[in-house]
Amino acid sequence: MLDIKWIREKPDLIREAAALKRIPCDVDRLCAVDERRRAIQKELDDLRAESNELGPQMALFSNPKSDWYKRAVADGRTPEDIQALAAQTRQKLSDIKARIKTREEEARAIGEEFDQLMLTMPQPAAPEVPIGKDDSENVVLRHEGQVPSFAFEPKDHVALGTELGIIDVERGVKLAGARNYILRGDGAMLHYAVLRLAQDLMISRGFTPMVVPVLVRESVMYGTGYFPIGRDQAYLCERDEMSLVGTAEVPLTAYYTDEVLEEDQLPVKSVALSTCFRREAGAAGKDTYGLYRIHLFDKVEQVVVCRNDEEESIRFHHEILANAEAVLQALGLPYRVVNVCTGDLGQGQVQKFDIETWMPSRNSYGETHSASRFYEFQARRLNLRYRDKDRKLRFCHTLNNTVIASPRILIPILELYQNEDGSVTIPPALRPYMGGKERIVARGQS
RNA sequence: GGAGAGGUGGCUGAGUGGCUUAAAGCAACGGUUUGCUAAACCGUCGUGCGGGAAAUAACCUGCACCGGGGGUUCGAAUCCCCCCCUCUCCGCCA
Repeated sequence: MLDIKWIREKPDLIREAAALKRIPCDVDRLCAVDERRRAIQKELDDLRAESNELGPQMALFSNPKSDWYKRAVADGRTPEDIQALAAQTRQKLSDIKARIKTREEEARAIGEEFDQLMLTMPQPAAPEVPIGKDDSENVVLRHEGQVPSFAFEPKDHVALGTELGIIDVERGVKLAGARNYILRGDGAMLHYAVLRLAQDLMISRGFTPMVVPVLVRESVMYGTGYFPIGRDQAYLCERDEMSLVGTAEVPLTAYYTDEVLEEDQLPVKSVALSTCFRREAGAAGKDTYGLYRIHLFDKVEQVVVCRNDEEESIRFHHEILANAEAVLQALGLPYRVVNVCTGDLGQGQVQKFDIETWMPSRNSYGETHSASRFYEFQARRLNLRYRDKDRKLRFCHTLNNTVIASPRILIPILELYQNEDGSVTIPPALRPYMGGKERIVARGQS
């Protein structure tokens, strides 16, 4: 959500942002509606002011003990006079009431349209974001790690996992349809291992571990900016008017909704492991093979809520990016960091760095992490504020990044650590989480 | 799921139709006094949206807000209806 006052002053900025982000929104309509809304509000306020002035007089007219009544009688008015005056005022108030009623109906209609329009306004991207139409125009900032070459013909993760008996796509689909899977034995263990490694690293870096709801009210989805644009990506539990989250970012960021924090409580750094549910609507036919694009996965997510200060936000943005990189470095995976272009940014994102990890079966880098900063965008929607040093209320800034998402991260792990005999070497950093095991071999072998 | 109790400012807590512009206390902030701390005293003390004052801070002013939404009334924190949430007990249950 943006500040309407700001939009009013600089509608061109929003128009430009919408064009660059390729997000449809009608700034002109919003401005027109805003003007009308304020005019109606002014009329309503004036009518109510009049009503508030006349109303209390009624109490005096009907109370012979009031000072006003006594004075009126002393001035020679009869009770009949006063009664007539009361009737006249009552009539006047009734008229005002009727006018208020029609104005209120207008105000409600225009207010709803205003709210809907406001929810679609995009946050302008930072100047350092490259301009581009889609992910093909993202800019690679740097490469880390060495992309290996194999002395043998490498297998993809599905072939490897199936032969090792640790990935079972077929039965996953049998139970739950396309884009589902089952991890088994060391596959499940590997999945848990990466999640635990990620959590431990974040906790050691001062993030508070949280266990949070993954089924939330729709207002929370609106507040974090996933609704209304993107609502078709969510699984809804309509009977209960709840939505399954696609990331723990949602409950972590919304944690302090409608609250006022003290400045010295900031920054709030939290981390949560959660299951993530995504419908992948509109992705039909895309990445249909393997564990890359699936309906359900587990993810460790980091969230920072900080002061309303762009420099501070940028500093934390780099910090959460570095946290994710530390995990990939611990796992020994080659990756690159990408500056996501305007056309690939979400509605509320100011800037986004994706980390793409090398995946041999794709013969390219595939997105495994996504670090975003929002400035006030989410905090405004969530009404998440703090009191600054001058005792003034300000909206917080929010940021988030993946720490690790599995099983997608198992793709590079399995494929990069595979051996010629079809076994997979377990990255040293994960061995403590797998009972010290060093290799995954097919069942039946030792 | 059943029964009951309750939701008032940062907190505690009065207030059952019109001198309530929501009392009072605590906390907080500013000040005075004081070897220091504490205490005492004085003052300030909500949020949002408008309007005005040279200004989109802290001055003036209008409106709204007593869990949310409707309704009755000239007038609702107060009366009626629906919903949400919290607590207690019962039932079911990982």
